[in-house]
Amino acid sequence: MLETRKVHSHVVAEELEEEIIAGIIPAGSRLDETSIAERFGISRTPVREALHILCGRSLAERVPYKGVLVVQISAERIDQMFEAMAEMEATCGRLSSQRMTMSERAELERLHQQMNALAEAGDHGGYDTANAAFHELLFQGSHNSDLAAIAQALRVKLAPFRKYQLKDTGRLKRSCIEHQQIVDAILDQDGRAAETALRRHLVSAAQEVLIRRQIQDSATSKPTFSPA
Amino acid sequence: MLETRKVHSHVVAEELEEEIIAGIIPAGSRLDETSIAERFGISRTPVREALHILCGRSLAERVPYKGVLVVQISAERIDQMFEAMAEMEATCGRLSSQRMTMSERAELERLHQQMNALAEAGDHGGYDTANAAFHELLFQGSHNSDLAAIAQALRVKLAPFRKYQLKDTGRLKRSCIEHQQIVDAILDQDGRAAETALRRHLVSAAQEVLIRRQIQDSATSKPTFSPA
DNA sequence: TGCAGCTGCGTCGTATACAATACTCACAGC
DNA sequence: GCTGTGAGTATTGTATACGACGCAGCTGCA
Repeated sequence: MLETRKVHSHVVAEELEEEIIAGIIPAGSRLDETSIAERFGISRTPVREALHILCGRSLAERVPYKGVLVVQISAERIDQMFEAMAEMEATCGRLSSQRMTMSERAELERLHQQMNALAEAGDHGGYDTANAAFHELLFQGSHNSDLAAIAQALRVKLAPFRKYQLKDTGRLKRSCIEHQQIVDAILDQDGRAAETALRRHLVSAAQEVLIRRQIQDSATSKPTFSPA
Repeated sequence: MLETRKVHSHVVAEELEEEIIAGIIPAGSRLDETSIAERFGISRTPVREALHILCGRSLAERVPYKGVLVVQISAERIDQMFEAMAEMEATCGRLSSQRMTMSERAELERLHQQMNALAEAGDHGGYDTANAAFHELLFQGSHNSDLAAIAQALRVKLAPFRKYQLKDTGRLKRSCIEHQQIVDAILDQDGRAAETALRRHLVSAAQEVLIRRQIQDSATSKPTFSPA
């Protein structure tokens, strides 16, 4: 995580990534090199680099002589992504329960307790940040950089859809209860329990997001983005 | 899988990828834009695009104002990749056992029988090709495109190391026996058995490759590539 | 002798110009 | 009225030039 901010292409890539994740740039839309270049006040060259970076992160796809398209993700696909995420987290959790160092376990519990407090306070922003750290620690705890990287990449890809999550205290409380089971399983070195707890945790999160999306979709009655 | 061969950057990216996978370009070495451009008789621009593609596939890393380095993959890292592969295949296998359509199951068994014949004939090339199809079918059978894509990508990344596999009939026979258990479990819709069989199958394959590598490494006594 | 700063060189990052390709739309022929 | 073909336009891919940065080696001073 070196600071490489001075490089235009990275700045543009991060900015665009955030906008895609935030939904400001809708899925399926085309990323026009010229207009992006004009918007950032730079030439097309660094923009092209940025677009390549996005493609590398599977947030967009490049079609030769046609352009770069923000990946189109159907509701069914989101469902699949959550399932994949659940499986990855379950696997990482099982391995973590067996392999985490004492300091990692301590950090996990510390984070969990901090999140309990944040949930109690109703601090959604703080909670979500801590939550990201919680799950990343879980990935790292597997002590398998490939699994961790895959899980993290999936989490990023799912980020755009998490924003549909409810902003009520109930969600945080439920999340905390589920996290408790996860933490317990890991501290007890019970791989199977960790796996089960994580799978349930992700399934419930997915359900929430998917249901939320259905509500929003039917409300705005979005006519399935104009093809091309 | 559209043909995009006419684009220089893709041609260069594929060529470089093959050379990295084949070990012609050693891990840790720097990919100089100018020399690569000269070698292919093109300008630096498409070379840069190619290098971005390689970075996107995690085959290289870019350091601003310093260059692109071919990722260093240690023996420990290979071990981790095999473990990740095992977990992915186990997961896909479990899902496949529950979700495969009748035609998919039929195709799986057909492939397996064909591979038995190839193993009997000692046709390593044919066997490895069929084997790739076998495992890809397993991924597809999970009916989760994300899991399938992740598993497939991992398989590609591991490809460089499979070439160390022994070329004896014993390996094919052992593989067939293990495949038999996988096929049985899936046809019986026994998720747990499929998971277990696949994990064992991958672990044994990994062991073989890793042992093989140790032999080769000690023979050539490679002095852990010069750092930067 | 040792080191701090400078300088020159190599490489990367960016800007701009040009070539190649795909899409649009109008028009001719049926 | 419909379809196929063609030129025109817009956008991407590539080449080249130039500025920015990192590094190595040298010089000058303490």
